[in-house]
Amino acid sequence: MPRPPTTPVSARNPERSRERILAAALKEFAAKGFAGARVDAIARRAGINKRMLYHYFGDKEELFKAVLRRKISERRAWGDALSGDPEETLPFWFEAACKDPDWVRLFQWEALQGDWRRVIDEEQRLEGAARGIKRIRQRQERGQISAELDPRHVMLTMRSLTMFPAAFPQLTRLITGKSVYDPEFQRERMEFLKKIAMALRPSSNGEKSADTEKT
Amino acid sequence: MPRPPTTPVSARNPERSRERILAAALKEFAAKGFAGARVDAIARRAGINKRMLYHYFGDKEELFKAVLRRKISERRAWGDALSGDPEETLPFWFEAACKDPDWVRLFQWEALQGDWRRVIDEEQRLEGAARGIKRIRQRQERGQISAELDPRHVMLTMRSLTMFPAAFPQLTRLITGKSVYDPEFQRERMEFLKKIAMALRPSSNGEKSADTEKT
DNA sequence: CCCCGAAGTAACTTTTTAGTTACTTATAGG
DNA sequence: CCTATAAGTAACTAAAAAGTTACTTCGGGG
Repeated sequence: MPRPPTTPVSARNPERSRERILAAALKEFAAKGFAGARVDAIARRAGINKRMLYHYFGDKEELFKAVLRRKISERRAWGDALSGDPEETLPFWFEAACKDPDWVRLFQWEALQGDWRRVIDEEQRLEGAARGIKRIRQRQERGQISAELDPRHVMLTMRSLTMFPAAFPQLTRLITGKSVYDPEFQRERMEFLKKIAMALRPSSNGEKSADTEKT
Repeated sequence: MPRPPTTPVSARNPERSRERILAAALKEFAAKGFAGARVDAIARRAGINKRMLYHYFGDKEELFKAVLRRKISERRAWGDALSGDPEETLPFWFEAACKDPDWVRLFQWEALQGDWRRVIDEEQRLEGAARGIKRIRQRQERGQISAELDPRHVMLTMRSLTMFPAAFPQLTRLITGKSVYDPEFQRERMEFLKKIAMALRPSSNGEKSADTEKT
């Protein structure tokens, strides 16, 4: 029987090798960062020879970029499927952050190592952010989010609220006494986020009721 | 004239050496993290011989811990001087994060490298967090913060709101178009935080007005 | 069937880096 | 004044770790 022309199962298989390297690199980089990651460890984890890694990706840094690019584009697709409504967006991204710590960690490594004035995949990420902001603005027009709030800062705040616990697990534990990965913590947090989302809605009385003070 | 017994200016001066090493190490670790930091670079920056660094601190890891411990205790003092009132706390911590990026970055490195289930200075940090939560609870009793909200999550959220932009400068720029260190960004953010602080107050109508929907 | 380029391997080199050894020099207390 | 002890120096070592060299093995087109 002739083997199907696509994906010969064993023997030589460049596609598969690339894939295995990327998956292994994701794990290693997320765990140890660029400086801490070991090329040999990635190769071992991927079950391939280190030489092939250089064959496919050039060097360690290019490999890191490839990993980051992949994760970012994967997530962008998710983001675009969402409305800007905090009541939907906050729980969604919070759950995503808890379920995929590697993703949060990659961003963090990027923040710490990189020159953040010029970032990988700049254009596409800018567009993704712009689309997100536009969605928020639409919700403001429909009266679902307070129009008092700068939509860019609403966006930034939604990211903060959802990513922070997974990004700073030690602070989360010190403050709440629970692990970010504890389902009970996640339930509590979901509850809290729901209330925060409500607080972002236009207040029923005259919107800017700053002077309702006791004094 | 007899030299004053305290702090002989030049020649041998262990206090000064320790101090210089810690300062240099702070810079290096904040910039590159534990794995990326170079002991030789720290020594050079401190203007001392590498051997002395080992003399005073044992090894690289102990030095990192010493640096972290120092920064943490410095900040704890600030925190205890504050009331739990978001309108005061949010701007204060936000400004602190912007003015001292090294501090935020150290926390981030800690989050990424460390075993965050057992953290440096655990006890004192737990106590510091507990005091902060107590202050929030007091404000809730006085009706300044919505009693609906879990005070631990309010605390965690205040940390998120203030630290996130400095912790993820690349996301901040992609979303807002401005650098975290741009005074204009900081002004905007202060403005925004003020409004968020207001949104955390008990809503003037019946607190849980979840069903004020349009539909 | 054979041969050329891509896939794959093992062992090597070069550089970097944490940590040490083996010394010299200042200084305080007796 | 003298000596024990801590501060300080320079040059070294051993262990990674990134990246290479010099090969072998497949497998598809002529």
